[in-house]
Amino acid sequence: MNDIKQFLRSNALRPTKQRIIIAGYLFDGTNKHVTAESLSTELAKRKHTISLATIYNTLHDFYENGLLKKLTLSADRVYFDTNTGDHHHFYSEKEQFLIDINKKIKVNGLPKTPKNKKINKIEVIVHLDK
Amino acid sequence: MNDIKQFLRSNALRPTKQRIIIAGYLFDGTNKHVTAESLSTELAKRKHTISLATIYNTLHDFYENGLLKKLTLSADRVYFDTNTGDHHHFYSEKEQFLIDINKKIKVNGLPKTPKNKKINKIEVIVHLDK
DNA sequence: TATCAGTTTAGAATGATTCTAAAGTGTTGA
DNA sequence: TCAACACTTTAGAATCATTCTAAACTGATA
Ligand SMILES: [Mn+2]
Ligand SMILES: [Mn+2]
Ligand SMILES: [Zn+2]
Ligand SMILES: [Zn+2]
Repeated sequence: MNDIKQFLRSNALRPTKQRIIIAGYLFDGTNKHVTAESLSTELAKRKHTISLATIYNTLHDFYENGLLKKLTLSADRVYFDTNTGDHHHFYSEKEQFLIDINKKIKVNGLPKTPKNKKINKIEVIVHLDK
Repeated sequence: MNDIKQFLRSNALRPTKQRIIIAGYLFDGTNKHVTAESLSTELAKRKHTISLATIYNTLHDFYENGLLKKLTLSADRVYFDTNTGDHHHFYSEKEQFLIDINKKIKVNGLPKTPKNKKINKIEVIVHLDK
């Protein structure tokens, strides 16, 4: 709890009640993929009611500070990922299935990068079926 | 034009005025990435006014018949791709930059597929910066 | 502890997409 | 040929994730 406060402070984020609760849930040591909605539901289970606006604000604040990654897998919800390392995903939209691929993946055969652009990141999504 | 009619019929799609116009634009031989909005704009330039509802309907009809692929690159719009072959993309959300990678790409080092699932497709998105 | 910038929140707004239901059209069998 | 009907188009309303607004609240600071 004081660790969480320190953690937030060290990221230039004022440790408010809401951020402490959210950070406590998100950064408990297990990697998580959440949406604003799913996070809200989890917090509600734990009897914490934080407005959706604050949940959105906080997810973005954390994202902007590099504490979360953002995943665009489906057109109608954004996932935030507590695993900020370089990794990829198995994903099934139909089954809401999303898990990390932490093994090193190598992508071979890329053509040269378009003129005046540089590669920011390579994302591999392995779409699964039943 | 009669080719387009035949083309639509051969895909179990009734060749309506609107579908003929849209197919004529989309399948002119050059690969395209469109959103409902961008397609509407292009058609308007050509003095064709087709309701947005029909544009959405038609894109989905074409997609369902395998004439288009769907790309989820950004959380707030869906791209449809006339290149239905196996390929990948260079993409920059900020710059609305999206181009095909038609070279064969190989992804090495994937862990084994989760139990009872099978790989439907592997998607590689190369995110670019300026 | 007063002050103030930063934060939370309810509720309104936004915007892409989907839905509804009524009017229009392509197909087809007689 | 053409009536009959299933399929299609469309305007406008609805949906829904997300963002915005602006007022109340609170952590930090001296
Ligand atoms: Mn949506
Ligand atoms: Mn949106
Ligand atoms: Zn992940
Ligand atoms: Zn493409």
